Amino acid sequence: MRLTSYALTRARDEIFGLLEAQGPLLPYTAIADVEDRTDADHEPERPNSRARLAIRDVEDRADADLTVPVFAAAKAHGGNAVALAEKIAGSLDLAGTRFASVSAVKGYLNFKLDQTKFCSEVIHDFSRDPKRYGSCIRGEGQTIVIDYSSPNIAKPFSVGHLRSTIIGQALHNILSYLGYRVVGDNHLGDWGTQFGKLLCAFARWGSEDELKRNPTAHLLGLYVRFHEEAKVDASLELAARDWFRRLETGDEQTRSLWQRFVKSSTTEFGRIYDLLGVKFDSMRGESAYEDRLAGVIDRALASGAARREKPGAAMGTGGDEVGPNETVVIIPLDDKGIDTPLILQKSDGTSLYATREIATAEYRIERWHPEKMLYVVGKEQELYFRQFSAALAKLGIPVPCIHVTFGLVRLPEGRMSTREGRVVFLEDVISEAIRRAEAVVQDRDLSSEEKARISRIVGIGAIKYADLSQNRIKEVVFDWDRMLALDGDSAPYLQYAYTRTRSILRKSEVQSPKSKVPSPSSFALPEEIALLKSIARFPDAVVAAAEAYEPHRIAGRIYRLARDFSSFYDKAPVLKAETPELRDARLYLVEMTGRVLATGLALLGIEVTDRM
RNA sequence: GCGCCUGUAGCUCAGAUGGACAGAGCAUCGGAUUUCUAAUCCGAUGGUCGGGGGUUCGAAUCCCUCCAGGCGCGCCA
Repeated sequence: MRLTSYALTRARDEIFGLLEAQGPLLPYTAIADVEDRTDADHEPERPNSRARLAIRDVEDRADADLTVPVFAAAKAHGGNAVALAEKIAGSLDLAGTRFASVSAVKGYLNFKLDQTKFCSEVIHDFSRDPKRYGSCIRGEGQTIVIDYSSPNIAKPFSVGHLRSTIIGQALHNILSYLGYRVVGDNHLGDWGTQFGKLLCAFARWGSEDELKRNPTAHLLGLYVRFHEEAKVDASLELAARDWFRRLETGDEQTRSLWQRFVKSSTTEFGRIYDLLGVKFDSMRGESAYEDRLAGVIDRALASGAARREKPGAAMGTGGDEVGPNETVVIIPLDDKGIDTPLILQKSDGTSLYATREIATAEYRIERWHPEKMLYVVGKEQELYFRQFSAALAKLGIPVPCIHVTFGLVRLPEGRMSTREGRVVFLEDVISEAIRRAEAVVQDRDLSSEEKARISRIVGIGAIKYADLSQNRIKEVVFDWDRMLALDGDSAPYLQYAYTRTRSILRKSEVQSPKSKVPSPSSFALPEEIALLKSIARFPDAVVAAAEAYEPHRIAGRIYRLARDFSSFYDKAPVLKAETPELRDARLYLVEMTGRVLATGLALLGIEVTDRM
């Protein structure tokens, strides 16, 4: 595979080569000897051994840029690591390499890069294609479908929907940057029993006027009321099921009412997506797969993957609504180590989420032929996705489905609950974020349009970054101040660093037309070198984020970059550098920093602005 | 009851494939602006990495166990 390579990767390769040339007494061989014994594979040895040879990037250490611990090798030879490291360090010839020195320290081989060569490499990597620095072609020729956002449109868009939406969008951006063809599919929840509830509630308590005037609030009110009344009137649940049955069997009046619910919600969601800058390549409701459902069930039964059986437990609340002849269709999964079967058809003949999800997967495969499908869906559905994956396998659908999970957003007082009206609306959060950003930008010497634009970019950036900068697996307790922080480790901090780069470059253009590729030997300050190293580490972060489906790896990397830049900014005058050469060199550094910050933020779906 | 996830500084979090003294932000305290935007920078205080065992030359990271919190467990999505 042709991979775009970057300075640090090449440096690791060179260390590997140096050690390999030393002969058999070396770490990589030793590690391979020790660990390959259990492996039956006879794959090419080099990549294998190489993967096991830890060549680590070292941060914040004066005596090393890259290090190789030789403990495992020493052990394999019955020797001692300190002595082995010294022996190797003494016999390595670094002439002509990109390393200035190697030293043995307590069992580690510490390599120092030749600063000038390293700077020159990083600059070269960057100047090759400044706008695409950090990209590569590892995904070329492969398609990935990402299912993200996928809100339930019977309910208002709450902060709970935010995570799937922005994590999914970030993954879309990141994977695209690595050359994959990515299809973002918003699988709108516009079908199912919940709509039965809504239709039922509207028939009883709904108002045409309200639906026109304030659709979301009205629907939410009906939804909440339904659940309140259902607590004392058990027949409501059954009525709702019947409404859904009428919907699914094509009752015309029911359909047209449902149509209006859907329309009013999607209009509103569209507005939020615009605000957030979130885009999809495909946006289809669950209802779009309706005509495939019967086929899914038939084929599942025909293949033997599924079977009909008597319902195990009575549905609803009464207990005897299930007629003696009624059956459910299930896919048993005990053979896959999952006790609970997946139900494809209810005893009243209607479909379930899973049925529609299988139909959706089939559609996606037919239409886009993906190598894999990602589902950015909350952790509470983990069991369901294990069932779903296992079911697809039994149905002979070979495309892997990866559940990209994330933790729930909770309120300090507990779980959010639409049906109890305990939700925080995303739109309120966005408004508040923008309001707080406005307060800061208020006394800037900028036009009011400019201030409004900046506030929007900063406020929304803060919301997104608060989420994307932490591990998605952890649950989040919603907190206004935390989500909307404008200082410290936050989007505005990164955006601000970016504006500083723009400001310098803007002013420099008055005096000289553009920054030239500098002579790397100009750099001497530790802050300059630290900044270059920070830039050099960016490409690895993008790959790590893509491999683990974890955008926060990029967030962490560019936050470090912004900090390194801020320190540099404080210590190293650019426009008033001591010599013109130094000025040009620093200008280029500023240019690189700004670009990488903007690129990293863009991958997270966060915009930048020239002034703040 | 069973299964999955989480537990790192007062608070919120980084620490991928085990590696050299566990790092940030916020908060607190003290400094920095005739110089490219102070939404900034520099410094200080602050940690039995939930507890206990184990594996290893080496464990926040792997294994066991206990504790705490969250989520889930056939006709909701």
